[in-house]
Amino acid sequence: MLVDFNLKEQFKVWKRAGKPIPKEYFDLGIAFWLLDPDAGDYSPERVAQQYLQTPFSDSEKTRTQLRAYAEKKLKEYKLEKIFWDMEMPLLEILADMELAGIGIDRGYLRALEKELEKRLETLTKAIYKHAGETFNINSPKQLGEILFQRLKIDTQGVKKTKTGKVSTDIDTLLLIQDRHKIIASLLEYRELFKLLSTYIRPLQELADDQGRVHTHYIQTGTATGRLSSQNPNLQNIPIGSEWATKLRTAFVAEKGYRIAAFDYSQIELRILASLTQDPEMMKAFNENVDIHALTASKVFKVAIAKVTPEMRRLGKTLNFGVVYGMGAMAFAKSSGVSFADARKFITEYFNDFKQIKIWQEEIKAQARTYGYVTNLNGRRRIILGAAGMGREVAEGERAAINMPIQSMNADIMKLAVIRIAKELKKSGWYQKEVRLLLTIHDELLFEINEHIIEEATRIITKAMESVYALRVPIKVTKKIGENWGAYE
DNA sequence: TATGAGGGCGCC
DNA sequence: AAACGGCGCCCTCATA
Repeated sequence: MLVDFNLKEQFKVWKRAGKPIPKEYFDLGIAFWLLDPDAGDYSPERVAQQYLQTPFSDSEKTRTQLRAYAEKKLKEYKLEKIFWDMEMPLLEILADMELAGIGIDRGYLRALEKELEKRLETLTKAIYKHAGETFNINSPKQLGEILFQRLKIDTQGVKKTKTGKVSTDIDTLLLIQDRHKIIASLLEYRELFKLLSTYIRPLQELADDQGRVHTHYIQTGTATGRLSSQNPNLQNIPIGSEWATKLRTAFVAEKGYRIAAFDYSQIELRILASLTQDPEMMKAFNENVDIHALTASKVFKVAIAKVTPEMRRLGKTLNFGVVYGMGAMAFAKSSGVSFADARKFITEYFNDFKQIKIWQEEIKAQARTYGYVTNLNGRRRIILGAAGMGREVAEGERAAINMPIQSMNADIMKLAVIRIAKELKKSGWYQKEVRLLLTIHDELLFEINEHIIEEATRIITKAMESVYALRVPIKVTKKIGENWGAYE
């Protein structure tokens, strides 16, 4: 059997050369990642040093030793199924996705770049004028001096960075927005500069000569089982703002194809409902009730029909906050209510969804007792600090609460990808008429030949919704368009 | 010239 | 004072 590190890169080379991929293979980095997904570094050097207590030598013998050790541990930790049925099949699919890449319209991006540069120049001049001098707007240090010393903007309520300087982050700028005219220009400058430097310019650089960009998925990149994406990271492309939509418009389907996005709807909350078996939350999903409105109606004690958009917004923040183990401070900050009110809402929330609180306590106890937590499929994460005291305990507890949810999400997505690839291979469409391009945690992005789009859509939706049985239904929404920015 | 910390910010 | 889980990447600036 083929045993090595970085098989995905190897497979890409072979696939490009038309060489077949072996039936069975064992990726060492992924195996050691499953054993301790927090370690961060799964290089042959680190792994050999830690597990064999010897520097890595690229030999059959070393690889066999590492495999023997990893297999023993995978078995001991009951991670074999995840390794063989999820991670190994996924590896080859990721290679296919990376090879496919996603098309970008380089001419359009270039035009967008020019437009942004022009606007940024105007903003820069306006900022200098307000400041009365030129300075490096991108330097938080210099910007802080301009705002709070030279312009003497009131620092009432402005937070400090960890090195004790006044912050100039977006929250601060919004807070002091009414205190000086310069702030409006700064806010716009920040958004545009980010877009230009992080996305618009690098994407053009990274496109191949066909105008396609090929991200690299890191299968060992997270502690929860998610994938990460780099060079470029296509999992954090802006969404929502006007400029973000313009940027997404640059991601285009090939002629005769469409971009199709499939989204798991509120998957993490469905997982939460399923794991906790909270009767109220399960009922909501089983009856297709708007979950954020339901939460609002409970904590505000009004009928669902009487829930205002503002109340629903708070309900949504609460629901997501629970998934992350949020405290009153964070809730107050992100929702805008007072600290006292935040505490009341959270108390009320756990009163309404009693099982959620119980479940959270169970998970925390697990982390304390064993030093790790697992999800339903056996994926594990070591939680340090949960047995100690102080800030680190709280951090460990939050990570512990989030892990079973986020990792289950990751598992469902991985299983869906594997199922979809299998289904598509039956018709011969796999990575031809139907190309899986991106996975973005709860979303899959495809490029699909318009002639078969309806049939393909049915196959994909069905696979995603049925690949894993939760105690509540899993729902998928789809969006189709000729690019990633505008849907039909 | 390279590196890494710090500040900041994009996404789910 | 006070960060809510998981990521990757940009620029600045001090240091090597």
